[in-house]
Formats: sequence, structure tokens, C-alpha cells
Amino acid sequence: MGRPRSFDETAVLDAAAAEFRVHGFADTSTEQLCEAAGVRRSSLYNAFVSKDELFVRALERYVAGFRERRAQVLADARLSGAERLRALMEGVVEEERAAREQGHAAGCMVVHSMMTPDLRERDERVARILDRDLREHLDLLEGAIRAGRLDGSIRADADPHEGALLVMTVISGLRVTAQAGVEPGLLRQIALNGLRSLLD
Amino acid sequence: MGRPRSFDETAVLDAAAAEFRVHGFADTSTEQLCEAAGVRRSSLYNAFVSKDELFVRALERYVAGFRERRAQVLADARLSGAERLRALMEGVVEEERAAREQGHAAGCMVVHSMMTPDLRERDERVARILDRDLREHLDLLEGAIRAGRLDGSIRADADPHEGALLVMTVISGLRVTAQAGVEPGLLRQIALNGLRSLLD
DNA sequence: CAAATTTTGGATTCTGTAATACAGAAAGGC
DNA sequence: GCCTTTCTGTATTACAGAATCCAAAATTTG
Repeated sequence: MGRPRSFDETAVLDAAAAEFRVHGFADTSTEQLCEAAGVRRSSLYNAFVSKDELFVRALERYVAGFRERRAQVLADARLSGAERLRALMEGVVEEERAAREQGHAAGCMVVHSMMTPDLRERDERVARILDRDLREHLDLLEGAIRAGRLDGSIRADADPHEGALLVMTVISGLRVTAQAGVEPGLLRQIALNGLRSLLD
Repeated sequence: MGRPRSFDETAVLDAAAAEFRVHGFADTSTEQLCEAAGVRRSSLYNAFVSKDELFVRALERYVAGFRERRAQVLADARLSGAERLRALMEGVVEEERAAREQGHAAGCMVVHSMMTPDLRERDERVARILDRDLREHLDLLEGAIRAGRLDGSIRADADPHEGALLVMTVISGLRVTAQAGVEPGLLRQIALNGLRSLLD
């Protein structure tokens, strides 16, 4: 009963995440969010309590999306361990390439949130989401690295945990480097070189 | 003539940079800045026009400091090319170790500023400073890599430009990873593994 | 001592923006 | 046709934080 919602809640979250990932929390106004989502302010506040609440939900959805795509790649038994890592990096590069076509870098909600301790402190849920995402990401990466050691595509002397942290570090670094306007082709090279300790 | 300034201008800039590097521009209030610098608001505004102006000057000084320390290491003819890169990474790790003792990660004004396109747009000086810093950083790195290729400490097939970008990427990535609370020892391992394509 | 300038401390103003309020139209279910 | 809910559009409020102002004390030079 009552008029149904005319917009897709998840579409709004995606639009919000798209803004937050490039501008970060503080530099994204509710105005921008309405604009990007194509929703009036009243509707937005009616559906999502506050900017903080919207951010948390957008972050949740953002990491969930990555979690899924990551799992898809990193646990794909058809690929060797090394191929999984390469495919993962390719995904990042592709994202940056697509963003570049729009005239900016892709940005990253996780990098922004990690770099902003105040955000984590103001809402413990943000900290929880980031911690969980990190753990899961590292677990998947370690799995892929172990698989690679078994199938011979990854150096046998590579430590899975250290290797996983390296992959995370390179991805975060790429997010920053991409902001300088470095071309996707170069980003790919950087990514592969960065993982050389695992792949050779 | 007149009462002399009782505080050291550069000390205030350093204190401001210390705040900005962990909280970023938007999440640092003028209150915090006064507090950190031990200066009254009136004095601060008297000496530095505005928060924006203070930020630009703090950023200038921040990158100048790094520029100097970098040049010291990366152009040290007594070290092999590889040793210079290792010393550079050691500096980053050491910074994070020191910050960790204070209970937080070191942060980075450059990473924050790079990730915040709005900042670069609002003040072209910020863009100029970042661009110049990037160029100089890459130049120094390329020099060290070339030196390493000659002295045999760096792989002969390493492309200097790609290598320099890799080093920058790894450093930026470390700034993010450090925020997750990873121990300095691990950070060092990550750094070395990340540069494996150059050092082996 | 006089002039100049900064400091202190607090009060005040200004501004951007998050958030609320509201009236009427629209779109469903019962 | 009635009830409920959401939508549009605009207007208003609330608040945080940047910036200004001020009067009195302090510290220097000449």
C-alpha cells in the first residue's frame, strides 16, 4: 500500500559510491549525491536517514561488489594461481582505463576510508567493514598464492601472507598513481613488475 | 620595531603538515591546527592568511623536506643503485615505525592531495606542487636505477621510467597498508618484494 | 617614553552545507 | 473513493567551522 518507490535503492547506493570513491566522504556534498543519483533530497533523506548512513551503506555495497568479483577471479580453479593474480590486476587496470575515458581516475572508497582515521573513529561500522574486507581479501589472495605454489606458477619460496599484503599494497598504490594520469598500459606494467617476486 | 614574532614560522608549518598528513585537508580543523602548533587563532591568521594558504605552504615545505632527504639518498654516489632504493624504502618504513609508536600511521600529504581531485582544482598551486614533486621524484629514481644498471646492482633489463613509477607506487601503497596497522617489519618485506623486479 | 607590532583571549560574524519541514501532486492497495 | 506512502519543489532551520574583530597586555626599536 502507498506509492511505491520510483528509484532503485541499490542504484542510488551505486551512484553514491561512484561519487564517494573519487571525492571521498568529506568532499562529497549531499547536493552532488542527489545530482548523481537523480533523486530529490527529500527522497534521499527519506530512504537513507543521513549522509553518514548513506556512506556506510554505499561502502558496504562497494566492498560487497569487489568481494564478489575478487572471489570470482581468485578462486577460479580453471586458472593457475599466477593467472588469477594477473586477472585481478587486469580488473584494476580496466577500471582505471574506463574512468580515464570519463576524464578522471577511478578513485577508491577503501583507500579513502583507510587514509581517513577520523572516518573510522566516527563510525565503528566503517572500521568493521574495512577490517572484514581486508581479512577476506587477504584470505583469498593467500589461497590463490598457495594454489600457485602447488601448480608451479608462483615461486615456491613466496610467503603467502607477505605475498597477499604485497598484492594489496600494489593495488592501493596503483589507485594513487592512476591519479597522476599515468596511462593504463603503464599501470599494467607497474602491476606486473610489482608482483614479480611472486610470478617469476 | 614592534614586537617580534614569538613562534617559529617553519615550526608552525611543520606542525600543520603533521596534522594534514594524517587527517587530510578537509578533516583538519583550524582548531586542531592552532592546538598542534601551540598558537592562538589570531596569530595563525595574522601570519598565514587562511587555512588554504596555510595548507599550500605546509605542503610546499612538506615536499621540500622529502625532496631533500630523497636527493640525499638517491644521488649518494657512495651507494650502489640498489642500495639507494633500499635506503629510500627504509626511510619510509622508519617513518611508519615512529608514527606507530605514537599510535597511528604516518599518513602522507601527497597521497591525500593526490586522491582528492577537488583540492587540486580549487588551488592550482597544489596541482603545480604535486606535479613538480612527482617529476623530480621520478627523475631522481630514474637516475638511481640507471646507476644501478651500470654498477650491476639492478637488473639490466629494468626500464628506468617504469621502475621509477613502480617505486612510487609501492611507496604510496605502503602508506595505505600501514593504516591497517601492519608492523614495520612486514612493511619492509613488502617493500623489498615489491622492488624485486629491479633488484634481482 | 613613544611608536610599532605581536600576543592573548574571547566574542562575533560569516558561510557552506547537512538536515528538516511542508504543501500539493502522484501512484499504488483495499 | 479512501488510505497510505512517495514524489516534487521549495523554503527553512541547524550547526560546524572558517574567518574577523577587538581591547588590553607584552615586547621590541629608536
